[in-house]
Order: sequence, then C-alpha cells, then structure tokens
Amino acid sequence: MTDVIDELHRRGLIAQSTDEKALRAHLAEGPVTYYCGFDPTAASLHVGHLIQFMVLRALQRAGHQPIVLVGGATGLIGDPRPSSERQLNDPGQVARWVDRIRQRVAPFLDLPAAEHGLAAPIYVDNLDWTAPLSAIDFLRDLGKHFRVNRMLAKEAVSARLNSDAGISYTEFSYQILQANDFRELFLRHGCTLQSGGSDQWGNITAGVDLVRRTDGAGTHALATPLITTADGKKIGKTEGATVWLDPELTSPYAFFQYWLNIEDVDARAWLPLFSERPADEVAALIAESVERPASRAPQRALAEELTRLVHGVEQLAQAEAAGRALFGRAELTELDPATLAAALTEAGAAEVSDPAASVTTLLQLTGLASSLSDARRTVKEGGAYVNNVRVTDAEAVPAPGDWLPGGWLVLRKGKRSVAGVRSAQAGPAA
RNA sequence: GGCGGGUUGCCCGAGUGGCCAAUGGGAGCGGACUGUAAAUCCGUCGGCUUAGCCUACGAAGGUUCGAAUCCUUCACCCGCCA
Repeated sequence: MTDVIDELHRRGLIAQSTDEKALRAHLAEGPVTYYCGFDPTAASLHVGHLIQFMVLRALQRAGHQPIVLVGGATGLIGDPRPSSERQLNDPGQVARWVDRIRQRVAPFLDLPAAEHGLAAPIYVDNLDWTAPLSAIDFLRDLGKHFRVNRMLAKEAVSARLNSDAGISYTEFSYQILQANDFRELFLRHGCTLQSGGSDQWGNITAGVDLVRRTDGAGTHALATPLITTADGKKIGKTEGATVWLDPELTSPYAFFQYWLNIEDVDARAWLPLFSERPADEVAALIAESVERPASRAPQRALAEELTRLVHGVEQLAQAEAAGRALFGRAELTELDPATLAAALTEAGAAEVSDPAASVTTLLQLTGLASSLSDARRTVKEGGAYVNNVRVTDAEAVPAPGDWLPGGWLVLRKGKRSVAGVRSAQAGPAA
C-alpha cells in the first residue's frame, strides 16, 4: 500500500504543508483524525471545492478518520477576500445553507465508509462552540494567544490593509475563529490534521499555533493548490456562471457537460487532481490526449468520474445518454421516446400550452435566448434549430409533424445549447 | 474645511447640443473551420406588439424645437492643499 502523502504529491494535491516528515510519521502511527471546513457563503459548494474532497477521500481510504465542518459560525463572519469586504448574510439564510450543504456533502465520504468499511465521517458545525462564546471568553481565552503583529502579517489581512477597501474588525477576527475550530476539534475528537485551500493557509496555521500554545500539542496541516485554467481563470466558472455541486443549481447534465468541454491543457492538468484511477491509467489517458486530442480522453474520464461521484451512477447514466442523444448523429425520430424524454429533461425543458407559439417564443421560454430580441437575433444569424433543422423564419410555428413521440420538440441554439419543448396537449410526461 | 478631476451599456473606455441605442477594445452570443476543442475569419451584441416604438449615459430638477453633451441641487469616487 502506497503512502497517502506520496499519492497526494503524485496527484499534485499538496501545495504546502507543515513539517512533512513529522506528518508522515504521524500518519504511519495509526488512524489520524483530520478535518476540513467549508463556509456556507452560498446555497451550495461548487466545483472549486471538489479538490478538498479529493484530499479528504484519499486520507479516508488510507484508514484515517474524517471530520467535515460546515461553518455555521464562520459563515456569519466571512473570511477576508483579497479584494473587498464581504456583505454579511442573514443568520437564517446561513443556517439554511449549512443544512443544504451538509446534505449534499454527505455522499463523498459516507459511501466509501459504507461500501469499503472505512471510517464514517463526523459532521460538525462550529456554531455549536462559537455561539456560546461570550465576548469576555473570546478576548480572555482566545485573544491573549494572538499577537496582532502576526495577525497583520497574514497574507489575507495584509492584502486588505494595503487596499482601498481596508478591513473591518469583523473580518480581521476571522482567523481567531478558525483557529479555535481546530482547537475545539482537537479537544473534542483528537483531531490533529487540518486540510484546506492554500488561500486558507494563514487561518490553518493560526489553528496549529493556537493548539500548540494552549495545549502544547503538535498538529499538522495540508494545503491544496489553487486550481486555475491555463488562462488564469478560476475553475468552475463558465462565462460568469458557477458550476455548483447541488443538482438543483447545476443539473447533472450541465455538470457532465462542463467537464466534457474543458480545454485540453486543463483536462490534462486536472486529471491527476480529480481522478482516483491508478497512476498508470491517468498517464495513459493523458498520453492519448496528446496523441489524439479529439479523443478528449481526460475530459471524458473527468466527466464520468466526477458526475458519478457527485451525482451518482444513475444520474451519470442519464447525463451520458442525454449527451449521446442530443449530440450524436442519430436521427431524432429513430430515438427511443423514453431516452429522448430523459435527455431533454436533463438538458432543460419547458412545457407549452399554446400550439401556435413561434420558434422565437420557444427559444425564450426554454431560456436558450435571454429575450425575444435575442431569440430573433439567433434565428437571423442562423443559429436556431428545431429537431436539428435550421430555422430561418423567426415567426415560424412548428408544424404538427415536427412534434416527436411523447409530444417533444428538440430546440437548439448554436452547437451546444439544447433544450426540450413539451406540448401540454400530450398529457402528463411519462 | 478649500481647490480641482471624475461617475457612460456585462467590463474597460471614446463621446462637450441634433448625423447617439451611443466610436473602439475585451467578454458573451451566432456562423465558417473543427473534436459538442483551441486558434483564426465573418457577423452580432438594451428591450418590445421590430422598416416603428419604448427605456437608457450616477440621482433629481431646469434651459432648448432638440441634451450623454449646457445650468442647478444631491450622492458617491479620486487627486492636491489645510
């Protein structure tokens, strides 16, 4: 069995760590309890958070005990972003996000626990120990251990001090809360390792320092690199839209398509990070991509593996079938109605009751076009298709014969954006 | 507190009374080429009941036949001086 630190290195998942020799020795001694925290700053985590789960899973596979923290308290404060002060979120909202995120996060570690007898994750919310903390406790018990000059030196803070935005006392204090999380988990669960993004490194080491000062114990930390595309954009952003892990915010189909469409350089760079295949398989897929880029082997591997991981095998099968149905060369009329219906539902569908609705209206209704003007423009530019046949008249109304079995119409804008239209007259969807 | 400069469409940024829904660049979108790529080229890029109309150039008023452009007040930002 290979060393988990070796695996993490091989996959490029470690950007920095505390004393690595000591960490290796610690991990070799026996099961280690480790944690990673996620702040509820939105209703869902996104693709950028996936890398943390890759680390959590690797450690769990190596026999260690994971703790997943969802930051009900830290989410109310907000860690300092480099650019500007955060807007505080409503406490009720944050609480709802905590629940929603926790539910979505569960399968990453619970499934391996159930299927392979690995340690089941412990879920915690830092609100449990942070909310009862009084201002006096905070200042006497925690504040005394923090030197302001060291706090100021943290990159997240100094960046803000040098910016026009400045920094509020609220965000300045964030590192104390996160440091205290590590200490609480150390005391409650014997947690001795924290992992997170390298942008959290200052907060993570603050925790290591705090545990050493208060309890004299040595703990460890790992940080993942910041993942960007070759042209410097953050992972998981497509034309401003975020790729979420929650199926209600990003459908499994859209999620699958995101990975399938990433650029070759990024796919090759990201495959080791996100794939849990053996090293030689990963290398083979990358080699294939170099020889035959059109195979898009790494893209396919990522799309399959990650859709299965995040949404499950059934959703993966549907997303794949949808892609094949909508982008394949098969005649739509030859498609099995159930497959067609599933594909279009995945891609996004709208129901229409007006049989005389024009193509323009339908484009807008399905969201393929942002407005009627946009829809007309699309038709004028030759980018609108009904059942893969280009439409040239913006006011054209689909003929009765265009409706496919099950009352479906396949609407497409450009090459990649497909949506279904379902006639209300066809009755309830199968 | 005083003086000066600024606030334009998703972003950057021209525009100092009609030819401005507003030059140019970027992003986005569509087409060609392709691998449901990239690069490149072409087109497009506020909305609507689309040969017309409506809403828009920080906000509110005003001058004018007509204002993003002139005047007044307000808000915010940036310099310089106290």
